[in-house]
Amino acid sequence: MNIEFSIIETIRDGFESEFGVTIPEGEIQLQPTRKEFEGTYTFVCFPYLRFTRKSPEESGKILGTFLVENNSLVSNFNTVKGFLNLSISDEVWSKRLVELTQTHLDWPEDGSEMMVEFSSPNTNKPLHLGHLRNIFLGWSLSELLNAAGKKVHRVQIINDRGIHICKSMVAWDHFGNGETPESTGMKGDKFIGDYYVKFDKEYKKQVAKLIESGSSEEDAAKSAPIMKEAQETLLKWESKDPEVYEKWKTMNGWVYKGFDVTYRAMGVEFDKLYFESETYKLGKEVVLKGLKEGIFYQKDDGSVWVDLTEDGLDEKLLLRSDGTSVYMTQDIGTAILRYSDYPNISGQVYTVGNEQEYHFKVLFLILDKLGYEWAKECHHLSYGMVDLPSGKMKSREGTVVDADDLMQEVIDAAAKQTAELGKVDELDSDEAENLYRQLGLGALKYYLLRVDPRKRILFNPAESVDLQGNTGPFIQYTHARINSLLRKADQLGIDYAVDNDVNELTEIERDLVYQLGEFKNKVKEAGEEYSPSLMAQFVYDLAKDYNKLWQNVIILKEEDINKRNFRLLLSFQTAKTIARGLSLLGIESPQRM
RNA sequence: GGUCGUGUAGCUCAACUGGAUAGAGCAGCUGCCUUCUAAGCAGCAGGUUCGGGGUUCGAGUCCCUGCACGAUCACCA
Repeated sequence: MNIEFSIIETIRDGFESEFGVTIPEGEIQLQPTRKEFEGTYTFVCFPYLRFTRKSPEESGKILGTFLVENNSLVSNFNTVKGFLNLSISDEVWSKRLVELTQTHLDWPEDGSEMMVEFSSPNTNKPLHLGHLRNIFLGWSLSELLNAAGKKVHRVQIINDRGIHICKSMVAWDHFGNGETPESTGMKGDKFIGDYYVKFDKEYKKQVAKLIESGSSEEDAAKSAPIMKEAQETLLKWESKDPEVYEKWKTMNGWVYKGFDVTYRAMGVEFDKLYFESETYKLGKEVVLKGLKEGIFYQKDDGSVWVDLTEDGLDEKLLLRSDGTSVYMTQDIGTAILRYSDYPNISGQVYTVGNEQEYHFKVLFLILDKLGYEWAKECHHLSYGMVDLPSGKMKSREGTVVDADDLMQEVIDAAAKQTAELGKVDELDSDEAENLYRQLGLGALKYYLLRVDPRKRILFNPAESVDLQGNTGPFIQYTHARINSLLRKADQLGIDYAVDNDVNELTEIERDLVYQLGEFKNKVKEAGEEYSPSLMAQFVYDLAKDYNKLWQNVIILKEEDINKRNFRLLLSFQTAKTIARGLSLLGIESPQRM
């Protein structure tokens, strides 16, 4: 039963029979009635006055009368100025609820496939707060697309080659004394990150010394021995020097192990990893082929470029004069490789910060010029930076918020606040630990996802662990609360999953059934708009409205059995919808808290 | 300077793609736990939607213009 569709059809019939005009399908739209008026759906008459040739008020009345007479779903109407507000009968809402409980919350599989890339770290340092927004966004979008009926391939491209990892390698040679993550008990990514910092320190020291002994700043920067060593290491790597290559493999392996721990803590996993060390060569081949075909051009020094001035962009370098690849070259290769790995995907999404908007605009344009039909299916999910109250995160100033640390802090904060509220009674320690984890991560994820991706986030540590108001734990709490109620109903042996004869609902009950029915649309919309924040907003509104019901009516102890059962069923469906909505954000729903 | 994005309550964010009196949370104030979990609910207060023009029955939303903030325009990634 699609109430909205049914009403729209009847409105079209109404125009036909009352005014003799045919309104094309899809032109008529309904909107939710504002709270202060009676009704659920509102039809705005103004745009159609040229057909009705009557006042807005009168047009509404004619259509309203027609609807009540010709559509059994519509029980009543009122018109305010040109707004026709339609009420749906309570029997319909009651049936609608039963129908919802019997319908799957996800869309059926439509056979299409999508690829979503997210995270995509460098291998020289641990993940930080910025990655968290990226990862939560990418994961949530994957879940949303999946719930919308698509098969989703979650991937990341790992920037495992380049000067950055060479720096860590050189520093390890000098200062490592053969120590390893195992021997030190450190997480692999942290271990490597430390050597990256050690490199930088030593480098600065050497530069300072050179300047002191008379070098210019520029010369010093270039000729510092440790930097030269790093560059030599990179060259050795590119020529597959066995010793360097082995060391590179080992050290990257440490980093991946560390990342795995972090991803597991986040509740995130990937279907396939791409490594730049494996894709840059394909990119280079394609560029050389494009050069031959005249899509690109070569300068006197041998460097290869693409001219995008006709498209309103600049000229862009694709291969350096020494023939080595740049970032763009690798990304061309990666994209092509993905489509050959997964020929059935009908689109891919790159979850990458907005500082790279220009890069992706250029990338997609180049792929298009190379003749790849699927170039127009590529989408850059661009998001704003996460800034701290003190300003931007800067590794040099040590203001980078580490992902592991932050997750732990947020879990600790949840534990502390739970204890303060005196809610730790019934749980054993394992259950309690798990609850704190669910709450802490729920708070953090919701905090980062509720904002429109395009907007930058001012990260407020205190707010991110808040459990009250517009937060993840508030929504989780509503879910836990409902489950407590349903457990009691079960204990009493109440079977509420029946078609109850209810003919008198409160405003909030009608509103909740309406909202529950909107869930699937919201899933689709959030996926199409690449915006988990829409789902975050939806579950929050739902939880908020349910609490209104909870606080204002009696449910389990209601004497009218039909009413009681309807409310229990409504509670059941709300809990189910909240849990699914939260899971689409990557957030777990505790059974009790 | 060019391009893209953002600008809404003291603060953090919404606003169903042009609809009715712009909504939530936090912070502040007032009430409500011997009825199912008060991590809650009810209420008060808080707005020139950055400024200025325009389009129309109607503009936070669309167009023009100015301002502020951010990103970007590398033989970096």
